[in-house]
Amino acid sequence: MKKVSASTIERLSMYLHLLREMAADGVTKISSEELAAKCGTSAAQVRKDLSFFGTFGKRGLGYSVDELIKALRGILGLERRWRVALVGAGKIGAALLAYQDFARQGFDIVAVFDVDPKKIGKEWHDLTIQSDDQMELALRAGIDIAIVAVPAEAAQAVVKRITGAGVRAILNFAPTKLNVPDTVAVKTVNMAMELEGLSYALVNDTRGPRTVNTRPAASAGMRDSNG
Amino acid sequence: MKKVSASTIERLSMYLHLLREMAADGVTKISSEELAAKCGTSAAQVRKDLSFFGTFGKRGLGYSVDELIKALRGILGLERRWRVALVGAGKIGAALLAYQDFARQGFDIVAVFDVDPKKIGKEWHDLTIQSDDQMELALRAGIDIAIVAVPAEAAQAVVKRITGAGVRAILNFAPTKLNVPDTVAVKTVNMAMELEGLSYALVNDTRGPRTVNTRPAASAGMRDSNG
DNA sequence: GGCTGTGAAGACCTTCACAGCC
DNA sequence: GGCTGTGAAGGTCTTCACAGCC
Repeated sequence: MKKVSASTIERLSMYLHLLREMAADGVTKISSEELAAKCGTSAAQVRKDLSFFGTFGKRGLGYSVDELIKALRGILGLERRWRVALVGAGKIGAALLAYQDFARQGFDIVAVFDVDPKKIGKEWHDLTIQSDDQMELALRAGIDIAIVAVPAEAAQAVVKRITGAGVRAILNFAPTKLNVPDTVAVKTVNMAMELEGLSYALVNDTRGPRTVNTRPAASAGMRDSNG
Repeated sequence: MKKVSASTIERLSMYLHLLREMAADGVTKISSEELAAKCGTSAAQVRKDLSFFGTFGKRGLGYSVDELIKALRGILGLERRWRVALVGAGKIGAALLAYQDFARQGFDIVAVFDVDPKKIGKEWHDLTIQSDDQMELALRAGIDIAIVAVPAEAAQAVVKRITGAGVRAILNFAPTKLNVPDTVAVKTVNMAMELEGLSYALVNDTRGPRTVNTRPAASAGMRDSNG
């Protein structure tokens, strides 16, 4: 398990979601070819992605859906539940809390912080909004992942406090580049940037087979292929 | 202007955002080295990205901030405004409408659709929620981009109708893979997938310099570097 | 015969390094 | 001297193709 690309991890995540759907439909086995078709990637890619972590299939037979789900959950660290804190009790935070899929997948939002005195202390989606004064203390008390949903101007300062409190994973919704220590993992969701990518695709429409990926290199085939 | 990777486009978008901030601060010129430092990429990468589209700098002097902004806006197709429709008047849609940055960047959400009879006809963030029955007609009347914010189960059917109505760009928030014709560009924002990437980073923490990018290949340095 | 696992080949992306212009 | 623009080199990711097991 040396160096596995971010693209591979994204695809594993995608495989897992599809396998779960298939399991719910009663499917018990699948080939790399079938899984690839559903993901918009290639059979060789599926097998290569899995091969970084072990051997999960049977030659001539394919993969057991249940076993592969179990393996992927192990690889992605989803056999435990993660404690998540939401920083910023705005519209994006509300959307996230309403998006109950999170809890189902193993991510529990257990704390919410805001700087607005009018919000602090209020009940909000089954949680009490806490003052950001208490943030460091609460984060140290067992938060694994922080979701940053504050205005861009405030994001870097908030992130510094979050990493200072020992949190090593951040999901960032602020449209800004964050500087964090090497030991901290950051993923940014930037909707304006995605729209600009669509704008580019529209003005450069070649009207032929093409792929507009949301990601760089490994990007291809990850998010979606529109080919 | 042959084949430009998705990674390059993402970086151009990032350059543009940073340049706008600098322009607002009164900065008038910049070198590839400075821009790269702010984006977490390399000077050579900045110059190579720009070189696909022309020559915008002056040797020995660097780039004019204003001219580069203008050039990037042209490349990304941001010199015009885009008409956007939101499909699904739920929490995610509300967050998007509240996120006024969109309009500022050239994307105007001008229509909202939903299937819920209780919502149809209601005023909502300055828009009237329309029945999805009227969707095709409204989309044909000049919508460039559709934002899909419906449950995963409904997404593929909705997307088929959207593409059938001639829309060629989709921003998808449903956690599912979409099948669309080759002529349609799709970008998917999947928060569950991002969280799973963070989960993987946490369980594989090597405590050394590392980069967790959100994107595949080109991914590196795009979204954010956390090094 | 069917399908996986994997080294090798190929494609793509980034970095290097320097010629060329200011 | 400083910095861009770019061919060439280097690295990474994907695809190919086949050996190996069921």
